[in-house]
Amino acid sequence: MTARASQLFLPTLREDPADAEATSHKLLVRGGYIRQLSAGVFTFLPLGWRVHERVVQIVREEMDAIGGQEMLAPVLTPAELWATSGRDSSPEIFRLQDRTGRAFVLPMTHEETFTWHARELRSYRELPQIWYHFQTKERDEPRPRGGLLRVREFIMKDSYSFDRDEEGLDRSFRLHAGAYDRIFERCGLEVHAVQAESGMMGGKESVDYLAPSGSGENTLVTCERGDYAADLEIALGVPRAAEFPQRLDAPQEVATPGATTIEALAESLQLDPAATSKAMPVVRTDGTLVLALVRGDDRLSETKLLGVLGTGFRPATEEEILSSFGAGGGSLGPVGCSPEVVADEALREGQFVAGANRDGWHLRGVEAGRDYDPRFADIRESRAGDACPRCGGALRFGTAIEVGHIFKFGTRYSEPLGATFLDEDGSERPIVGGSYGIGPARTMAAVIEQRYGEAGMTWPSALAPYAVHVVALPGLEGAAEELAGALEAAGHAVLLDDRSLRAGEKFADADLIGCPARVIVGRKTLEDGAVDLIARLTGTQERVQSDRVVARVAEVL
RNA sequence: CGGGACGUGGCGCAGCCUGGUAGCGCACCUGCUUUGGGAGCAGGGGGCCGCCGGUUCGAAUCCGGCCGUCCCGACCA
Repeated sequence: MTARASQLFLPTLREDPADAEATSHKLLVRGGYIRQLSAGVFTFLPLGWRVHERVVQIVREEMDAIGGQEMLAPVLTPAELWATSGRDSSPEIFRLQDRTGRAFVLPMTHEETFTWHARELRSYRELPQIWYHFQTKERDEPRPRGGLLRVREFIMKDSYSFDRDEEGLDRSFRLHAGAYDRIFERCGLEVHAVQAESGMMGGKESVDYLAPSGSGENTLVTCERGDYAADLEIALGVPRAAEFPQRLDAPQEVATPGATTIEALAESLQLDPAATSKAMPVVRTDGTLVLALVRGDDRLSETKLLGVLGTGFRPATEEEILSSFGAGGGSLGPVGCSPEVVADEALREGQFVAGANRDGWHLRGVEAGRDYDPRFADIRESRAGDACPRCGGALRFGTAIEVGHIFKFGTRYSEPLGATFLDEDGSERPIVGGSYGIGPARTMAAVIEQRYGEAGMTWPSALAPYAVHVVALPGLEGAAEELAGALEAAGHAVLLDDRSLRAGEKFADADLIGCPARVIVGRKTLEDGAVDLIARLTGTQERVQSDRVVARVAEVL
């Protein structure tokens, strides 16, 4: 098909919108792909919707290829369904009532709904099933940001697998993992599949698909040699070795007046900060105090500590610290303290300087096992300078955006909702499920984040709104139209810029919009029976005889 | 929810400090010229200055409240 720019709603902007920060946000707005209606709520304009639907179609094809069955579940969802699963307390869900006061939610995922339908699966003979849909999701984000990167309303492909047992679930899970690899590959997007938290609602295995990008919410940790990738929240870096001073047979008090920070402490004792320890007192939801201990140069990972403690926690208050330790926040240590001590693995070997639980004093030569008896766990946040846990290579850190997430929820939803089936032996069992999400809009934003040029986007052919952008220079609309027709006949989606604008404006718009092939029909070359062809992906420009354009375009796409 | 900033024609901004009824660039409309990288000249249209209240003879400007938007943080199936 051919779209005429003169009739298309394609409002391009010369300048960056004032409220955009992320590159993808700026370019999508400037290029006339999207417009914001409210914080985190966007309209897809004709170009943006075309790209979105191209991502959708790729996802659809790959889902169908693993046996997925497309359907459509509603947005409006009775709140009691969510009450049954216990998720109705989530602060993120939008709630509303109908005129009679009946409560509904606008959900951000559809585990409940699909599992509810899965109750119609009665026999093991009907399993496994993979169901999916593309549906609008609502999420009362406390803070939308970055254009399409984090929004309050978005379309998501979510699929749900239903199996008779863990083995089957594992098969469905791996089918999805394969499909996701192919989807992102086809979209030209670099992603890393990393182990993830499955969250409070989750089950066991959980994999995030993180796409490196200039803006994002996640920090992706990768090994320079490519054998390790993880989300920072759970990344296992190997910290550098500390330089320890002379070994001591017993802890020794040392006056450290005013040294309440690691920097000040290391400075005043002329020590490697890595040879000190840092104590963070926290209070669990049940009220018990725990002392989390990490190496002086490390940061405590709250996510990891949460996993270790198994309950929520908050930092202890000044008063709680004083009454339990008899000293202020900067002088705490594990020796002789009453709360349980959870120490990071990095503190297992060696002698560290620790707070003496006495303001203005520290202890030298504190040794785990000898001077205090901690519970060891990995609770440090990985950081620059760490080595890869697999091969020892250097770790790299970069921002990334989560474009997909797959996880096994097991019987988390089938049990409360009563989705059971009769197995071969006649026993009634809960269906074993998995949940698999992918955000097409995030995917398109991530693609832009990964590949843009000075003047605009550079779409891969698989996602471009149009394959060929035919620029008609003034007076040559007829010739351009003819060429557009030929390209269309060859099966290409064509954008014909037939507007009566100056060449420079058309070129600038074409740069912005970023179609993979551009053909310029102008007097200069047409006299020689030729046009100029620019292949956006390679940036090359060539002069092509008119009768060979169609063939040549096919080659550069 | 904490911290910071902003809100003035469609877009990007100035004016606010030091009150006197609004301006610039781009875009838009008409005409002429121009036409391979965001043209020139001439003429023209368009703004409850986010909203409400207060101070004042007089408020875009000062004060208070609210709303909206963005950034950092908290939060995040």
